[in-house]
This record gives sequence, C-alpha cells and structure tokens, in this order.
Amino acid sequence: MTPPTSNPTATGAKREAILDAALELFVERGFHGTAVPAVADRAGVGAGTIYRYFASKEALVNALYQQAKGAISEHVLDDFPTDAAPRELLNVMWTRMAQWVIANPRAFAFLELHHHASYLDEDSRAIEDRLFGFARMFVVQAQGARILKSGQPEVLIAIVFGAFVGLMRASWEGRVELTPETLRDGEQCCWEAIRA
Amino acid sequence: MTPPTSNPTATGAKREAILDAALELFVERGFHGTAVPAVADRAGVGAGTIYRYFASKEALVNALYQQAKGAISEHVLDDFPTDAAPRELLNVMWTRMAQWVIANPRAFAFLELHHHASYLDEDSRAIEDRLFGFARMFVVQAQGARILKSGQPEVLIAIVFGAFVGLMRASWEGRVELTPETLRDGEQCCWEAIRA
Amino acid sequence: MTPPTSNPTATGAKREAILDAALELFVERGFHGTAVPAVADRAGVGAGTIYRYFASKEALVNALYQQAKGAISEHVLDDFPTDAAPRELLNVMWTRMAQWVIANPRAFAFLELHHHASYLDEDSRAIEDRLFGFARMFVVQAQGARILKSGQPEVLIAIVFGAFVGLMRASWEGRVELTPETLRDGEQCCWEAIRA
Amino acid sequence: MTPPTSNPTATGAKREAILDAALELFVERGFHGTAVPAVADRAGVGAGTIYRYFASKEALVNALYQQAKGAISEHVLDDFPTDAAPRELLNVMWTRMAQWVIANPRAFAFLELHHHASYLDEDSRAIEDRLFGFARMFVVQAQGARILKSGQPEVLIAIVFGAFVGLMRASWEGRVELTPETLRDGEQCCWEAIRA
DNA sequence: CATGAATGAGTTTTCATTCAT
DNA sequence: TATGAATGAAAACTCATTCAT
Repeated sequence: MTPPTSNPTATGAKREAILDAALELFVERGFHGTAVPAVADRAGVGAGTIYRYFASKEALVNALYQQAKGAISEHVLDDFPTDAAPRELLNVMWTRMAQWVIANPRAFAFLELHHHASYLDEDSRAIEDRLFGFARMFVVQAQGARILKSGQPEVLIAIVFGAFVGLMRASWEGRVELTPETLRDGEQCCWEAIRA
Repeated sequence: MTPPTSNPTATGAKREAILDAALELFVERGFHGTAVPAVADRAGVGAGTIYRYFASKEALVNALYQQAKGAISEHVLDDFPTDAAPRELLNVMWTRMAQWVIANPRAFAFLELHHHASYLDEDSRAIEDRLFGFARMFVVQAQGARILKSGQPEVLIAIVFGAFVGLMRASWEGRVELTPETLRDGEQCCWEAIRA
Repeated sequence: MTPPTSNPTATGAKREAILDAALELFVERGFHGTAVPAVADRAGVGAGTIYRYFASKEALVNALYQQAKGAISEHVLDDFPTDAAPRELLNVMWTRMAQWVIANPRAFAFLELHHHASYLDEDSRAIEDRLFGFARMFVVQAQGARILKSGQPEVLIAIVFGAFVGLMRASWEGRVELTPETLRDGEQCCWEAIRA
Repeated sequence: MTPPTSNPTATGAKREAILDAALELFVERGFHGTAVPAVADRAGVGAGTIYRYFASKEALVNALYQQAKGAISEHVLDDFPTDAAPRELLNVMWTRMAQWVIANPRAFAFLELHHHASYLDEDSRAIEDRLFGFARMFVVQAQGARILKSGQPEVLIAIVFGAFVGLMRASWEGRVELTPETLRDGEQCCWEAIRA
C-alpha cells in the first residue's frame, strides 16, 4: 500500500544515517580524529554495518565530499540565468550559495575543512569545481565589457568567494548574524569590490 | 666559553627543529594524522626528545598555534600608525599581513587549518585575536566618520579578512600568483568593498 | 510424484553444494582462512542457509572430514579380499586408494591438511582409522609368516602410507604424473620396502 | 666486560622469543588460527613489540619458514660426501634429516604444515628445495649405474621422502617410537624400495 | 640531556552467527 | 524453507608515551 519511496525505513535509510553522523563528527573532530565506532554510535547502527555501505573510512569521507560538492553545485547552477547582467549574476550566485549554506551549514563547513585533504581520492579531486568554472566564464565576459575590473579573473573570484566564506565563518563563530540584510550588504560590498 | 643559555642556536635548536617539523606535518596531514615519531624523524631527533620540550602532542600543537598567532600579530601591529587615515590603515594592515604570509606560508596555512580545533587549549583560544580587535576599532571610527559603509563592523571585517584568505588560498593552490600587482589590486578591491 | 526424500538432487542438493564449496575453500585457504559467507557464495546459497544444514562452521568441517574419511575407507575396504596373499593385499589396497584419490583429489588433500587439527571434534578423531586397523592386522599376520620384515608393524605401515602420500603430493605439485605405470612402480617399491 | 654476543638479553633475544612462540602456535593452531597477541603473550612481550621486528603477521610466518628451510638444508648438505656410494649417500641424508627433525621437531612439523600455503611470499617459495635438487642428482647418477630402479627419478624421491615424513608423523602421533633401530630399519626399507 | 625500544590502549576492519522477512 | 542485512566480538595493526640506558 505505502509506496516504498515514502517509507522512512526504506532502502538507504541506514546509509543516510551513517552519512549524517559522519558529517557531524568529521566537522567536529576531523577525519583522523573520528573513530568509526563513534560514527556507528551516532548513526544508531552497529560498527560492522558501516562496512556494508562503505568499503572503508576513506570511502565514506569521499562519498560525503562528492555528495556535498555535487549538491551545492546543483543548487547554485540549476537553471542558471546565463544571459543576465553581471550584477544580476552575482546576485543569483550569492543568494543561492547563501541559501544552500543556511540549509546545510555542516555540509558547507565539511567542504571547507576537507578541501584538498590527503585522504580525498581521485574522484573527489576530479569533481571539477563547477562553480569556479562558471564564475570564471562570467567574469571574463564582464571584464571584456569593461563592467568588471581588469586583471587576472582568478583574483576577483578568489576575493568574492573568500569574502563569502569569511562571512559564513563569522556566522558559525557567532561574530555576525546572517540576516537578509547582512547577506544583501555583503553581496553589495562584493559587487563594489569587483566592478570597474 | 659561551654560556649555554645565551646561545640561541644551541639551546633552542632542537626545540625549533621540532616546531618546524611539526608545522610541516600538521599542515600536510593534520593533527590526528601526524604521528609523533614522524615529527621526531623529520626533526632529526629521537622520539623521546620531543617530550623533553613539550609535555604532550597537544602541548606541541598549542605551542605552535600560539607562536604563529603571536608572530603574525606582532608583525602586523608593531609600531602601527594608529593615526593614519582609513585607506592608509588598510594598506598597512594588508601589506604587512601579506609580507608575513609570504615569509611564513606554512605557518599561515597552519593557523587557517587549525582554527577552532578541538585540541586547542584554553590558552590558544584565549589569544584574543588582536588583529581583529584592532581592525574593529578602526572600522567603528571610520564608520562614525562616514568613510566606511555603515552596518555591523564585523561584516566588513569578515569580508576583508575573508577576501585576504581567499587570495592566499588561491596562491597555495596555484590559481593565482602573488605578485605585488596582484596584492595591490586585491587591496584596492577590498577598499572599494567597504568604503562608503 | 517423486517423494521428496528419495529425490537425491532436490533434498540434498544444497547440502552437497555447501560441502563441495567448503571442501574447495578449506583446501585452498585452510579452515580459519575461509569465511562462511565465502562458502555460501561459492555454493550459490545465502549465508544463513549454511546454518540450516550445519550448526556451525566447526560442524561443517567435521561433517566434511567424517564424510571423506568414511568414503575412502568404504571404497578401499568394501568386499576386501581378506584371504589373499600379502602381495595381493598390498596391490588391492594401493590400487583402490589410488583410484579414490584420483577420483577425489581435493577430498584427499583435505584429509591430509586437516589431519589432527584442533577444530576436529571427538567424533572426527574417533573415526578409528579403519584402513590403519586393517593394514595392521595383515602386517602382523604376514610378519608371523616371515613374509614381511619383522619389527614394529607401525613402522612398515608408516612407510607404505607415507610413500603413498608422498607420491600423491608429488602429483598435486606437478613433480610426477600419476600414470598407471607410475602407480605400479610405486607399489612395487613399497612391496620391496617391506618384504622380508 | 661481557662480550655483547654472549649476553643472553643481547640483540635478537626478543626476536628469537617471538619466532619461538610463533613456531609453537602456528604448529598448534595454524597461521590463521593464531592471533598475534597470543604470540606476544607466549613470547613474553607486548603485542606492539612484534611489529618492531616483523612488518606483519605474514612477514613473521615467512621469516620462520625461510629460517627453518634454510636450517634443515644446511644441516643435511653441509660437507656432504658427494663421492660416496648410493647406499652411503642415502644413509647420510636419512641420518642427518632424522637428527635435525629430532632436534627440531616443531620446526619440521611447521615446514610440513605450511608447505605451499597461500600466505607464503615469493621469497619463501623461491627457496629452491636444495635437498630435492641434491637427491635428484644422485638418483639420476645411480640410475645410470643401474644401482637404483629405472623410471622417473621423482617417483623414487617422492617415495623415500614420503616414507621419511610418514615415519616422523607416526612418531609425533605416538604410533611409533623413534629409536635408533626404528630409524635404521626405516632407512633399510627405503633402500630396498629403490635399489634395482 | 638524549635516545629509541617497548608497550598497551585504541584504531580500522573482518566475520561467524542471528533473525526478520 | 531460504535469505542476506545486521551485528558485536575479535582480529591485525598503529601510535602516544615512558623509561632504562
């Protein structure tokens, strides 16, 4: 009667519980600082169960990384208004990134903390940073139109993304509150940082 | 002839070698991912020797943290031209920070990676972020004088520091080259980001 | 139509598949080196199914041992020509043993490798070695008739069985080929080894 | 004062204790049936200590195998009277093998039980069986001189070595006592088994 | 002072066995 | 009856720390 996909204990429930628990603990204590049985405990499963879903602790962290990186990219780039003006493009990207971070704060923290870690495998590294690629394309266009400052496009991108991350970190650490105004102000700062 | 306590290369040589080795390894592999004997090997000392200088692995990482945080603060704030105009203050801070990071790239990476880690002790957390405090003071003053954008001063600070870190990370990861022009451009972006 | 208990392929098919798979794996990797799920995989049954036929992994290895030991004894001793001359008795025993080993090479290897293992239970140990008992009886008789060398009968038996096993091992390891001539020559050697 | 080599706790004492303990346990319970901490307990060292001397459990079993195989070969072949008559050659080989087995019963059992095991590495397999090579050479010579039976030399060798192993196993299992007479009788049986 | 061999607690991982389906 | 997902006890192995030299 109940469709299988709506059953909360359906296929994948344990896998999700493990991923959730691992995300929390890897953010709190780091990869090497987190013992597999601790993940199992928090997920409410036996220690051996983790190895039915992930070949190793490394496979688990990589699955988490690829999932999170894919999810933020998809959220930001889905139906992206490619033809909009640069100011509007910044607004869309900034707003969508902020939405995703607010909805998935731990996943964002996880991505930041595990960026370029030695236990990430080739697949994780190979996930081209689609956000970066997109951003670069638009920056180059807008530089051509003299709308943005000239110079290496990577510098402008590093500044905007850096500022975004700085704001998110300030929020985790309780130094600023992420209100709509704060976000809008931050976005405007970034626009003025890069416009010609 | 030379009194042992006054010979800087003799007395502190091993301690320095241990700190250097630990800095490298903690950046490469993280705190929990680095074995104490590995630090000893890279430092060229016996494993037991580390415990003559540091009570524990945690004490070592905290010493490193406090040393690095103190060093960058001192480099930036020493003889700080408190009375200069806001644009000049940003220039001094940005330039000195960049100088220190270029001279101590691993130490800066270490500070970024180990920020707020669970194994940092009270002393490490208690190092008030003097840079932050200074910056906040000037931002508030300049906001009062309508030179900077209004709003929470922490937002402006998060944006500028975030952009700085973003630029440094882009440099480690080879996406931008840290030339004097790049740095000057980045600084100018930040100024335009925050000025009223 | 066919009563289930009399259908040899239906009723015992899974049990046989499990025994066959276990025989292969125990020979390849040893008892402790073989995982129960690996046996299930090779047998083409579920892991839980094994426990419907055998109470434990130990029960499985013991069933295998007793089956193999019983089978070789039966093959050799069935309708044994008790009254034949010693030379003829050796021929019958040697020939039948060789037949069985050629037909059941893995079972013979299994018996050799698991002889006196700590996980064999009392029943397995208690299977009096009927071949041994028979052989001893004939050796003692033939010694009495001055046809075989005098001395402890167990020495002669150990030599003949040892030589037989040596030949079989040389065959597994590819050092000799088990042709009818080879077997006949080996038998003749053994006869000359023990005759008075 | 005391020369280091005569100090019972000198270099290697722990390594020897580990090898001895492992030899006993591998014979009693097999490779996979023996836990590393059990070896450590019996050797009177900490579990971690084993890994200071051997890279892994596999490295330990291989060291043991190579040591034992080398020792028996050396004992038998050292100063071998190459020019003696075949009957004398058999006597020397048989007697020396028996001496070594009586002095090192567990090591011989170990070699028999771990022969061709899957966890032996290339080096262990590569130890050419020098005894075999020697024996084959003499058998071929003696066959040329019509002193031994003709046919594949490997068959005669398999029979003699098989008989020897059979006798040793009968002794471990308490079926025969290894007196000088028993050994001499066994040797004579083997001679009559193979002579032309 | 400096060392590095030694250790046992803790880590990742495997596996015999159970049990809900 | 048959299954295979789940498990926890136990395996191999690592490493922070100590201490005899």
